Amino acid sequence: MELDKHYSPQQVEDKWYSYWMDNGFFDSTPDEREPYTIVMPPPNVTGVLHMGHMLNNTIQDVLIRKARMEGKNACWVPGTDHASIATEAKVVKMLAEKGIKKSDISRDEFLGHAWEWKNKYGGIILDQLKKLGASCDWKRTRFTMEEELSNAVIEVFIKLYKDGLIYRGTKMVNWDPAGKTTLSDEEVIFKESQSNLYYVTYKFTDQTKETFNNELGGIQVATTRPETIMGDVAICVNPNDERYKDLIGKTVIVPVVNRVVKIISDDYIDIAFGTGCLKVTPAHDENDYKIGEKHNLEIIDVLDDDGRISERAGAYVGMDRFACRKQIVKDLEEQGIITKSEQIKNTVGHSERTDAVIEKKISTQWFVNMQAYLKRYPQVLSAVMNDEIKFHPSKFKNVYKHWLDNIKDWNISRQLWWGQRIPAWYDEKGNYVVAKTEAEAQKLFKDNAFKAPIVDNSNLIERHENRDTLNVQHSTDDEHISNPVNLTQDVDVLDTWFSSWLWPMSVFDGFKEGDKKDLKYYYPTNDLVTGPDIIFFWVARMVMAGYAFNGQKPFSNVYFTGIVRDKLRRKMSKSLGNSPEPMDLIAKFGADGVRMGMLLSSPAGNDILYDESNVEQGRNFCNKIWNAYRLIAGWQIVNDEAVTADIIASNELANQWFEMKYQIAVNDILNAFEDYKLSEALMSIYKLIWDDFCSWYLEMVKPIYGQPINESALAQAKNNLEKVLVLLHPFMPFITEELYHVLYDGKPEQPMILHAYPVSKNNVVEVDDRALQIISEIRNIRNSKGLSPKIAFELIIKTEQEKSYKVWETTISKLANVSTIHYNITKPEKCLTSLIGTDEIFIPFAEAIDEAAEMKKMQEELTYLEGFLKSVDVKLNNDRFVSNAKPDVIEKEKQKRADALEKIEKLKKSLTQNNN
RNA sequence: GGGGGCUUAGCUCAGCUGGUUCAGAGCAUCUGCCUUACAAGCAGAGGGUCACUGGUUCGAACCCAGUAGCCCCCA
Repeated sequence: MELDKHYSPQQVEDKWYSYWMDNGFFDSTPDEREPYTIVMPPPNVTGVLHMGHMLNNTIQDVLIRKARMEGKNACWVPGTDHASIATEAKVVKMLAEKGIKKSDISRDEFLGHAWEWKNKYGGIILDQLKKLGASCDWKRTRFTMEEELSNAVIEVFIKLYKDGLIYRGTKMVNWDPAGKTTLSDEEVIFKESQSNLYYVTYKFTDQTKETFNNELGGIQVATTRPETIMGDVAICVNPNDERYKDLIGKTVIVPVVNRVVKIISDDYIDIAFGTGCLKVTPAHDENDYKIGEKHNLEIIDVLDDDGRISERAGAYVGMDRFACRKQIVKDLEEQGIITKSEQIKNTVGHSERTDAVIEKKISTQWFVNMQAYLKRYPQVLSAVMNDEIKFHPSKFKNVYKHWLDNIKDWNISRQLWWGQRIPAWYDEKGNYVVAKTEAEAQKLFKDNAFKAPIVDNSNLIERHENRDTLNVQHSTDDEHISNPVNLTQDVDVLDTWFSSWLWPMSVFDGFKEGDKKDLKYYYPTNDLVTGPDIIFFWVARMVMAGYAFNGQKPFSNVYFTGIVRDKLRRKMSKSLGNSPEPMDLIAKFGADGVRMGMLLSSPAGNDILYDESNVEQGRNFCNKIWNAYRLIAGWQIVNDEAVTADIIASNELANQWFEMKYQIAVNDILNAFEDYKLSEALMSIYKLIWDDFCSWYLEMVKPIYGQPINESALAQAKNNLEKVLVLLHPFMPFITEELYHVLYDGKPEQPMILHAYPVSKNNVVEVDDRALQIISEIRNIRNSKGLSPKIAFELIIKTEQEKSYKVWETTISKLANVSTIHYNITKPEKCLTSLIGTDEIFIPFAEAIDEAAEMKKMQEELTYLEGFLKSVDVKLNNDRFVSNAKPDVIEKEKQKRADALEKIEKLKKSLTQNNN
């Protein structure tokens, strides 16, 4: 059968994926073997595969396939995340396109649409992973919002509440006016931006001469947020600021609303920033809020849910916050109240999901008390610091520690519908309990085990339309309710990460009643592969959950991938159009090629600069292997008796030589795996296959054109191909499975996916291969002299180690086109010379000899060697070196000296001979 | 503002506790080859003051200090 010159992945990949699936090779159930477990970071349920997923899942697949081949019970659990805010935003958008407003439909109707959407698009991303070759146990596919997993979330909420680690409270939170929900601190992305700093004058109420110390008739405040002026309740200066000392206690008029406020003082104020005066707006700034608390100031929230100016502002009502900013600036400039502005750089918080500018707001929400949590579970920090949980690369340990050291309470309630609804129940007065069901809640109320309503001192109107159903009356009295009638469940849902942090346990039914067989077997998992961008969102929180709910770490190793960027180091993004479509790439280059392309340039923790040339390299590599097979498959076979003893011996030697190279590579590869340096492991395999196997070994055993190969050599060649395919399989599963099958006529002992992975060996059998340098040297000579490889050379070797070369004669003749080889005969008058180590070779080929050039070459080498000898001598003559350096270092230096001396002597001899 | 990291060949990166002729790899480049497995290939070659300055040491890409530039995280 004639095989195509080029490998076609398209014809092969689907076939083998189905084969693996049909035979259940990806499936795992607990047994007596050692488990090896990875849980996939669940992608957003409605997401599509991007290059980041490709990299991340390729790495996981490499790890899981290797473990499977090592005989472990490998289990890779896939799944998707309900991604509360992202999915809800998508569904809202989809409904809007149909002309349906979220506010016009009920919660249940909305959720109906959302589930429909999820069922329609939810599986796409996982199907795409199959094209990549991901060997997940698909039977275990989970979804963070399925019933079991949602139950787990509720259980955990209740437990933490009972333990006093979850509380309801009124605090300053992050508000996303586009998503109309609060966000945790981690969901706020700070971006540097150019902002205008406006200088606003607040006129003194008392316009007498003593106060009137400038022509403005007031105090000047610098602010980037003039639209919040209506919420100003004080002006604050530093008590040590000489400029304003006398003004403390005086009153000024807030522009626009003409409110009279005091000038107060606080150490917090930075004298150097702006004018040194701060307008205090406790409703919209963390620090202002603190000052407000300290000085007992009123809180006036001037913004609505969607970022418009609220009724309470008393002016510009209904105007968008940014439009209002422009308008106020314009109006106040006209009034001479804003007299100047300047450009400054500051950082502005944006929503991770909607990219809207975040507003700080006072709100009553649910929180996890992180300080208390970490106090109760100190292993969260210590396990990472003492490498019980290992980070790769380890530099992320510092990042992790720094975050934990500065951790704040975690706001877990979201004003959304898509997610796990908070299991808190309120009576008509706002008293509340936390319970799994309404019945349990009723019982708690009956037992008077409820908490009094949170008194919201922010004077905020409850502003979420979906909150209206609550009809909460804030009251401070302690009146007990003995017969609650109407209980209402909290309308908010929990932060998505409040479910994802349970993932490694919940996918193994860790919160389900029963024997917990799977959890006991698979948990803690082995490796987690994820991006450093979710180290806080997810990695840290899984560690927290692990210790709190199971008393164990969730995983032993965390492999942080980098971010996939284009070759100009820009992030991949739709708007830039610099992100290739993964499915197109696979169609064009094959999954194996793409996998290799992604892995070649991505050491752990480093960003990977995607360039199509990497993927091309992957494809080319497939082709190279394919052709190696094609060569072997095309040979005619004869009995060993039918070929000469020389050929048998030569092939045997080639096999031993390759065995040595192979074993060295295996050791390197396993070491690289040990350190999670997958790109290094792959590079070692690449070089083993391309250089050692194809360029050397196959060329050594390849029969002369038209000649057959002896059967033992063929068997060895096939075996060697098998060995390198095995090494490669975790990285390039499809082509290796394909070739392994065709290599053994479709009937290999077992499929490649289950083939045993090699182990390292301490004693690698050395094969003396110095003779191979002759081949390179002769090729080099031909190249530099412009001599065709078709011209056969005679070769003279001057050596005391004749045997080292003799065994390789057949190979040297074949690969360097040498006709005859002589040893230690008198050097002919005109010949090319070279040093191989301390041995010399001569090629009598008079026509090509440029004597002057030969002399020059030798002279240059001699000069170098003499310089080298000198530097070695300096070391060896230095008493301090001899007395301080380790003995083996000194020994090596002595050896270098001896070698150099020998070479110099030989060169000198050649030079004088040539001169004669 | 606080913390972490980086700077080695044209590009992307290795280089362990200082010591092998230690300055490496892949890609790219250049030269010669359509040599009967592969031109998606073969055989070769040329590229670097290891950011800069100083120190420690018999010996520094590696340790220390400072300088410059870049990146990330946090507030």
